[in-house]
Amino acid sequence: MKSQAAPECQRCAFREFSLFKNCQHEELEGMNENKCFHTYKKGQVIFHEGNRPFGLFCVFDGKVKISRLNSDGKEHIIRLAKPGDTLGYRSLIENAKYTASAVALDDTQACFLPASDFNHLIDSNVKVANDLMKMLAKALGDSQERMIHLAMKPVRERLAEALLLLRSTYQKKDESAPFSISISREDLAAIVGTAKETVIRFLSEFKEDGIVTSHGSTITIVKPDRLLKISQLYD
Amino acid sequence: MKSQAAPECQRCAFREFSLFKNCQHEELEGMNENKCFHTYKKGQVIFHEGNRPFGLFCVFDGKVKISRLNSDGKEHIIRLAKPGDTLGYRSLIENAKYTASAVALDDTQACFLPASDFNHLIDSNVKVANDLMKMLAKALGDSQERMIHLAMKPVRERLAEALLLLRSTYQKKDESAPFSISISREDLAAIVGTAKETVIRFLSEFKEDGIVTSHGSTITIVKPDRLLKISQLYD
DNA sequence: TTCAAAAAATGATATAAATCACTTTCTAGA
DNA sequence: TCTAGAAAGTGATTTATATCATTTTTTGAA
Repeated sequence: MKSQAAPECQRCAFREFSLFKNCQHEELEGMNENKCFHTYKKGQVIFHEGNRPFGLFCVFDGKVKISRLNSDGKEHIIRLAKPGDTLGYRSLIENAKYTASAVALDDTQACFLPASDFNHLIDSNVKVANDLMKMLAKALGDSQERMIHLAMKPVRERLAEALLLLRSTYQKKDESAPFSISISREDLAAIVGTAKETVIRFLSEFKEDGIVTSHGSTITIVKPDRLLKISQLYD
Repeated sequence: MKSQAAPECQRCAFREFSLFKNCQHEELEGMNENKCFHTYKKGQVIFHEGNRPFGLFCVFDGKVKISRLNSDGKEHIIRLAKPGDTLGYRSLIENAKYTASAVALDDTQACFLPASDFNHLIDSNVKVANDLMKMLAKALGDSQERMIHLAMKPVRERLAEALLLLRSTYQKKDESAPFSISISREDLAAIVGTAKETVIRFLSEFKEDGIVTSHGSTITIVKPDRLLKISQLYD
């Protein structure tokens, strides 16, 4: 983790899609005062399960996984974060320790806003508080959706879904080229909730069917519509 | 569904444990004006997946399951509700259709507060809005916890956990007698995320070990501490 | 109290996916 | 560009759990 001059919130390209979209200009200026900016190398831990949160992270660049480990060392990825996404807000609201860890999937940069500023912001700006409420509601819906799929869908369908999730999360806007992402089979398995060998096997099947291609750990989605059909087989 | 005179919120025994614990006396009086009171027979649908929410339900008596069905008719229970619990708040906040159905597990009574009153309440009372935020955060944490367990724990452990969940949800306070509940093996399977035959088999194992007893569909938890150990085998 | 339908229980079998053991292919640093 | 370690890929085997078929028990209404 490295610290350096932070980009200004007012000029941040992701602000209008973030929790801070309804902040006043003065509020943003205040935040700039106290926030700090960190960079993380691929694989570095941003925060760790069991630790106390001291503030809110906001991803500026890169990809982040939020995941939990069990005692066997098996990992499950709860969600993925992209630039503009906030990390750790649930623990801050509950005023409780992190129940999951955040790890950079790529070289990542993130701003850090102290808890006191975060709390002050949501106490003083009703719009932001409302947006946060909506964010929580959305996250809850997403989580329940994933729970249901984990309980009811076979691995092949969940893998198709995971690939589409990666695409919808990380595909750059107005990018017409097929979506590519570099992700280890192990991380993919931890999203799907299965073993990496199983991911590899179904991925090979998708490759045979011309739905995806891969070179090393880079996967390219050639036919997303086919993945959508596969993911919805039993909906 | 049957309507009759509603109990007054001011005097409701569950209010202090509910979303309305921080309501002003006048607010409660206003709510009494517009709310209505419904009774549901065991098995009756309170609201249905796909429908639009018109207000908030607050359970007054009975047990409710919130669940989703897939196209095969397989059911998964997302959560359980008890007296004092609110139903449908997530859909109201997101202003979206119900993504799950609520069904009475016992004869149930519930109050219904129109959406406009609910929205007005959270817009006008910051404390209630904050409590709602905390409720969402807690629900999100619970949901993620269940997701993780579904992905990582075998059925036997999840069954032990489900039995403890039933106990912690529905055991009356200051009740020292062993906890008993009447629940179909099918519903239990839908909580655990498995087949009913599998539930029956592990339940028989628990019975052989003297951890639970059962008569028909009534299950009694004799040794909750043993269930706790079983549920935590791989934590 | 009886009886039929529903639910629980049990056994046999099938199947999806995990695990283990190994080979091949990448990839990043010297 | 070479090379060692990591990751991808493959095959064989095991295991947990689902499914199917059937019997037994419970339940609630006549």
